[in-house]
Amino acid sequence: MIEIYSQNFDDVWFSVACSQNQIISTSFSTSQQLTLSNILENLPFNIPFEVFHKPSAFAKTILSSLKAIYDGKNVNANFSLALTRLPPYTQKTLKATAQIPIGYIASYGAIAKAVGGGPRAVGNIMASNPFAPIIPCHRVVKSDFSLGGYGGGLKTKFDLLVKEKKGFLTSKDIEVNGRKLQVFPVEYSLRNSVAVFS
DNA sequence: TGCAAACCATAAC
DNA sequence: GTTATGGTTTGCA
Repeated sequence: MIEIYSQNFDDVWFSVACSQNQIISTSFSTSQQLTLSNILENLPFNIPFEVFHKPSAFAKTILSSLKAIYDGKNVNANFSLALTRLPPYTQKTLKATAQIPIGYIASYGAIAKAVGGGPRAVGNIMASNPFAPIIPCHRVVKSDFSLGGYGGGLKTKFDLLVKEKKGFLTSKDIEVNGRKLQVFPVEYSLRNSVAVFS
């Protein structure tokens, strides 16, 4: 049985689908209906589910972590995510994305080079990330540092990155999948978007 | 800048 | 099997 919970913090809705202390999917949006339909799209079709109005203890910790991440806080969310039902390449790409530290961004192409495959394939996987914002697909941008796209709208992506600003000055390499992945300070990306979104 | 062509894993037929 | 679809990238005018 998959359990679905939904909670509002400061006018933003956060939802989670979980089963036996494993997270199947998470989502957030200003509309509760939207988060729920996002979640439902990611459910395995052959398992029954139920939507609950009172969060379980487990759900409470997840939902408040989602809110903390949304607020730009550095949460070490070591929840167990149900990745195995996803295609192997998708798993690999999501895991790589999860390693981008807060305050930094990486490009679709750079991730593609680290995990193998091409930039557009990576973009497609970001677009269908079942674990937003736990897996920080908002930290993935175009190679010219412009924002790229975002399921919840570009303004949301911009706001998230603003909240994650750490004042880092230079790029650095992190190790992903045994290969190097270059990440850049979020500021690189915000510079050119500020005029549009603020 | 702007456009065309290459790119590549998935999902949908 | 095959085709269509992008949250892309690169090169070239």
